[in-house]
Amino acid sequence: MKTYKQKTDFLYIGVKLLKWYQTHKRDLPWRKSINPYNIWISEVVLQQTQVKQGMQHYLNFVERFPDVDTLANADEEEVLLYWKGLGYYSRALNLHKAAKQLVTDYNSEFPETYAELLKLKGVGKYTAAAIASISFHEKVAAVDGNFYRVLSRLFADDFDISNSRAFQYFSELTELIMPETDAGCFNQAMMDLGSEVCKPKNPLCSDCPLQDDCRAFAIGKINQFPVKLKKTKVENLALSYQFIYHDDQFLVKQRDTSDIWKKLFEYPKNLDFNDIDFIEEHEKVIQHKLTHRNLEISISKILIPNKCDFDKIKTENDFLSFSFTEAEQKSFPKPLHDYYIKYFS
DNA sequence: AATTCGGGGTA
DNA sequence: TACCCAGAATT
Repeated sequence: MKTYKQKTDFLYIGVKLLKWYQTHKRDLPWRKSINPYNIWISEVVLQQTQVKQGMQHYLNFVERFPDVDTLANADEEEVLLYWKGLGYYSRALNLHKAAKQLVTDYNSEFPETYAELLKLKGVGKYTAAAIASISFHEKVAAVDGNFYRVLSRLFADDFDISNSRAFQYFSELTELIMPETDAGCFNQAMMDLGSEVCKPKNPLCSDCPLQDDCRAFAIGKINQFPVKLKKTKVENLALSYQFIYHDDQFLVKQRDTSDIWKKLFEYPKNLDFNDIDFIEEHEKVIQHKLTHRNLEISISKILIPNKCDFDKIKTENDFLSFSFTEAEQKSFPKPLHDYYIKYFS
């Protein structure tokens, strides 16, 4: 680590940040209480996800699953349904597993310490710290991407944030400014500052409560921090699907837990028809960009005129079949993830 | 210690 | 386009 002065020399910065937070904190639904369940769900929704994107999913999720027991007792497929379109689907699977853990091992009550919260599936160092500090007032820093950015600018520190030791490094830097009390507010203040003021591009330094303390601002090199050396790599992937339908039904298949879209549903691939009568109507090609992949998805649209043949396909291949609504049928094809899970009354 | 998990927003 | 986001599990 670079050489810094004594810890006490920087503590006033954290105090100043807390003061700023009192009047500038965002009005967010999960800040209306410190109920650990709601804090937990919000923190998981917001992993690698911006507030604007995760907001509606959070609201829908806690409305349908308002507490640990409701979530634990729900079907996995329905939990996934409420996560549809949000990405990083292991988050939903782990939420469900952790809810079951809480019911079985903790009598449906949240453990109240950082160390114990870490044992829950899908709860890592950041999320455990967020819950412990916000809901249980434990003094532990919830170090995330906002901390990396704010601290690297504040101290004009060029430590590579893509380095696997970055978490440890910026955790130690946090100690320099973190007040003894109000850890939950401090953590959320760092998030709000990073999100609303100390933004990745074009930070609003004129609105920043820490402008006078910011080393990067002082030397006019705000845009050089944080330093990130590793670049994102993208690969191309081709998927070939068959949209096989009859009347108001079509075939989908559940993916496994490997690779992308864990346990979500997709059209069948490479299905062998043998003696079954069918009509191939047309083929549609969709370009779909993911963070780490560029997908080219080709979909053959196939009508099975004979209901018996359709049932035969289902049976022989053990596919799940869902009905779809007329509106969804008319809008075909849409982006693929819209078709994964179907529920109809 | 490095890679792999999504999808929306931003410049 | 490339990069970012209230990261965690897996390899």
